[in-house]
Amino acid sequence: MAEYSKEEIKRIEEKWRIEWKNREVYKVSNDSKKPKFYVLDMFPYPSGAGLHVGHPLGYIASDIVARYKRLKGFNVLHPMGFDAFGLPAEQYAIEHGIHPATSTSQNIENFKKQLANIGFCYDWSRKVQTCDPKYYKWTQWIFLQIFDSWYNRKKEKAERVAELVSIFEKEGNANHPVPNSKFEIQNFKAVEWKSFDDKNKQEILMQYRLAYLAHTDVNWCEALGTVLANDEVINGVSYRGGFPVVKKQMRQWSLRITEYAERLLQGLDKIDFSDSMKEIQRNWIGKSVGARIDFDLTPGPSPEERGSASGEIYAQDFIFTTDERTWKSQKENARDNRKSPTEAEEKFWQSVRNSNLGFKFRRQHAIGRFIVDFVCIEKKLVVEIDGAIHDSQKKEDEERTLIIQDAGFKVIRFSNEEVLKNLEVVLQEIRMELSSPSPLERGPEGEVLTVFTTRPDTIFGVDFMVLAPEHDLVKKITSASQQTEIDKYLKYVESRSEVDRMAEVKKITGAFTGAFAVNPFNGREVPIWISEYVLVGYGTGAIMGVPSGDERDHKFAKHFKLPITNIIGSHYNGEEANPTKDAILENSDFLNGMVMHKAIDVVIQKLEEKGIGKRQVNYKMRDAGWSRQRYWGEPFPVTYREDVPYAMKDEELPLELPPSDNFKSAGNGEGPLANLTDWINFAPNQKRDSNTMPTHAGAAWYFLRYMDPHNDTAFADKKALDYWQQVDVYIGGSEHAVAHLLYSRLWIKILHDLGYIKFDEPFKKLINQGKITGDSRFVYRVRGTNRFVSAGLKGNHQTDELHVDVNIVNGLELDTEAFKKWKPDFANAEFILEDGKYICGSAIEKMSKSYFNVVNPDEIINNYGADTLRMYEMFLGPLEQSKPWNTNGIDGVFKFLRRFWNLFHDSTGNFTVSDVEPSRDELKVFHKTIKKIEHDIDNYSFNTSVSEFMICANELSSMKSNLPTGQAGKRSILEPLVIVLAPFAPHIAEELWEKLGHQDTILNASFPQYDEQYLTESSFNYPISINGKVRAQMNFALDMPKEDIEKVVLASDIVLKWTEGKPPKKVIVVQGKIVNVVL
RNA sequence: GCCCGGGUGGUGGAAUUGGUAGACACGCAGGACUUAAAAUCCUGUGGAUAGUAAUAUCUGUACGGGUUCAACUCCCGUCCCGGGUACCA
Repeated sequence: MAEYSKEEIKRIEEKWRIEWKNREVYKVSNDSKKPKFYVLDMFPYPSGAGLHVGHPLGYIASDIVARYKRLKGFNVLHPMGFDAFGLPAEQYAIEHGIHPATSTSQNIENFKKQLANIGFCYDWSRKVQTCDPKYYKWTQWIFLQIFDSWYNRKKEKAERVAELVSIFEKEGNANHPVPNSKFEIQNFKAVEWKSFDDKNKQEILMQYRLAYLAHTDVNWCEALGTVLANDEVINGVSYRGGFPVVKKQMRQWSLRITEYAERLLQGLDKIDFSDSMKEIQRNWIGKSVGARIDFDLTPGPSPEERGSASGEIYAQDFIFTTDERTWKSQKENARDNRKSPTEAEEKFWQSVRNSNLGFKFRRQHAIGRFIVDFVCIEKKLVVEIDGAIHDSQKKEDEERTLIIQDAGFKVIRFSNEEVLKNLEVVLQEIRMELSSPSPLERGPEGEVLTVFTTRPDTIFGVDFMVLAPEHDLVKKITSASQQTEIDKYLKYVESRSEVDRMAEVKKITGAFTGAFAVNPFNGREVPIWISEYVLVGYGTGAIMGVPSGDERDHKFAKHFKLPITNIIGSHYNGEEANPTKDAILENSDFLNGMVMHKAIDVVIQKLEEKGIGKRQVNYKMRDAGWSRQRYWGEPFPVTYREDVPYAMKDEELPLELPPSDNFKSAGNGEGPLANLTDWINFAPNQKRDSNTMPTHAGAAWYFLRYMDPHNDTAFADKKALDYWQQVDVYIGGSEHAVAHLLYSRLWIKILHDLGYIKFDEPFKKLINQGKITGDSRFVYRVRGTNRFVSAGLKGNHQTDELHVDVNIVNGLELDTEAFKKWKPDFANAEFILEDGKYICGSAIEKMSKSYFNVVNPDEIINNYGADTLRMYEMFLGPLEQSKPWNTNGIDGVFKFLRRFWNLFHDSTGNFTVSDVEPSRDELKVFHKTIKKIEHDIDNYSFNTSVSEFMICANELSSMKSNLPTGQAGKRSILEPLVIVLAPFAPHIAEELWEKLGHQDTILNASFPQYDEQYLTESSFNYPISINGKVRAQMNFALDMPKEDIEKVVLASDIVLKWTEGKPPKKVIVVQGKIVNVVL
């Protein structure tokens, strides 16, 4: 007797779990003629708490997709594994003395058991586990490939370091500048490269490597004893534990993800992620387009102190004039001179024109009030070729040279003779000069202050400059009289922790350096300040202050009573900055009358012409810190000799994590591995790294390993990689938006560039399942007593709110007896009831042990079975939406499954189906259901497919009950319907499938095809609306012409009633949709 | 503050993207079966007004406007909730 009862469900589900395992039905082959489909879940961190009902939500969805695709004829890869390295296991080890390896494998076993209960179709033979040496051998190996790569900006892809070395040997680094502008050796030639010793070479190469070791500002968390990545720090405290985090300089590994910023950004257009997910990544990458602008500095005292006269002269002599007339006349002079070059000048010009030396030269070009013979603006190099030299001329030239040099140019002179006789020597000298760093590349040092701005159009609204307090220039430019002021401020800044800063973000502080910068367009001198609100790490660490257009600049100007230049007329009200780009510019010299957003390009062009600035793209994203001072992670596969890290050989991998039971950090910023001195100093003059990689490392590529998990000669076989390719659907939480998803995209791009894989995005489509939140319950204890007052009456007492276990509350009503037994403290609790009941308070919170609102899926399975759990979780609402867990509707889903079951059984519970042909109505329900389910799965709308199943079962069972007693459901529709249901409720489907007489598992069946002919109707029940309001229904043939419908409708009683005999204004007939009569 | 989502009965949520708002389910109410309860089945169920009733009319998708024959859906403004981000120049 097979009723769909609790006992029967248990029997069925257990039976099939065993059968499926024994028959290895989930085993996936890499060798198949079928098209592939890869469905992936974000693999879990196996925590000690086990699964709660929130975890399986995404797994159920992906399981449905996987089973559906398999029935649709795909070879489906649907694996599961564990992100098993990481902090919690290590913290647990410190607190409880249990080795992370032990607790991790216990937790994994527990997870596997819980997952098996839900009936997922994972191929467990492909399980990966990031802490397994056989796995992390390849994590280390990939890390070494990254270490052995650099980013060729010209080709926009990663290449091998060996290639870089051969480039250096041929041409130095002129075409491939050092990514880090702070590094002491910026430019070198081939000969110089060859002359460097190995240590020196390694140091230079380190500046290029995509995985590199450097002293960087890191987020140091003392309480956790480790460095954290930017995304692990929230509001100045650690993501885990909420401990304070400070900036600290440490030598650690980083990944040069910034080189990939643009590709990571562009790649988002090729992949199907949700808008919000793409937005989060875009914000994180933080691209902004603008310009770098160089400002000259006045060296000494302020213009007032120098006297106005000298100030004017200064401006006239040293800076580029923007006076239109001067420019014009200068340019005309220059043009004339170009027409009549000397022989030497012409010969020289032929050698340098068209960027023959790698840089663009101009001839007879105006600089300030002088015209120079030749200039390379990019490199700020002036070349003068002199004729016969008279003494008077010589003196004049010297003066002229001085002035041009002060404008930031280097001047070299050659005689006519030198050019004519020894051109090669001359060119060689110029090549030397060109290869030395230009002022722009050198950064804000010496006489130039470089800022980054997205709004170069506001250049005439600049009223001051602000440097980050840590900016290199601060030391150099602070005037004697302002020194104490600046020192005081620097001290204040240093005293502020990250948390302080975060807490008072909008506080205005700052100090004046005593120095002034010169606006290159109008010669105006503006004071240079330092302030916390300018960050040293972004842009150039310096900004131009435009108070009329920028809120922070405005507050700063108001606070320090600096003048405010209005360049946007009535758009600025004197009280608040207006960041508009649509205003017409005023007080802006040659930009006057121009719309701001158009002026941006005009200014940039001018900046580039004058060689004092250029278009610049900036990214907020920083390189990713990759060292953790932890034990439970992948050791870095390098050995240090004389402090230089060298990659270990492939055959030496994996570098296994040494056994240890000491997980406390060794102090001094060193992780627990530093305690193992024998392991660290494993050979004379050779050392290992005491850090381990972050958990992101193992997670960055795990989906590749599933393709070929037991390979020990490669991270995965090329054939397997080419067959499975990208993940077709990836389902997981949105909390991994920045870290995991960005790092995996990076690793895949690098592996792609190096030729290991054909695709350069890991995940074709990403779905973020919503969080299932907990629905907490509270009791209210009267303060100082053991009496508990019901929620409605708590206003009468002083109470404390306590979380109570949701499992002893029915709806809102507390089971008071269970409560007394729950904790010894409450054994003799008394209750103040309302209407004889104790009503609890409630709140939606995250599901957490400490809130006692955790619902374990095992419990639901125990009561209703896995099929009900699966369908109910889907029925709860749209997959991507967050929702609180409650079991309010679970009976409805359970009833559906029983009704479905009953379609195959008679009233006494005997299995019986009939071979009679189904009726047209039955066929219609059947085909409609297939069509809808297919459509819904394709759109990941599982809640509506559950509804559709319910409708189907309701309709079929009412049709069945209308049959003469004893007649059974029709095999020809019920059998394929079982297949349609199988992805959602695999256990019941498999059982019915077997009862229908099949030997093979339903997994190998094929999904039925719906037939449109059973769905097309010959007629349609038209809603007849009058003035847009539906008043009646009328049935017409679908092919009935509009005119005929209109006639019948207008003649109908209902319409006549409303029209009162008057002719309607308009009649709209939409075939197959609606009729609307307008009066 | 800025940038994304979202706001539909007592509840979870449907609505083929401009064409009958509230599918499906929970809950609730009434009924059948039962000594009784549970379970099961049937009926009703957005709100208001009128009617014994079938029914009719009005109203209704956060709020205020607009476009349209027709708006939950499109446009403008306001309020609220959720997520991301925060001196990023």
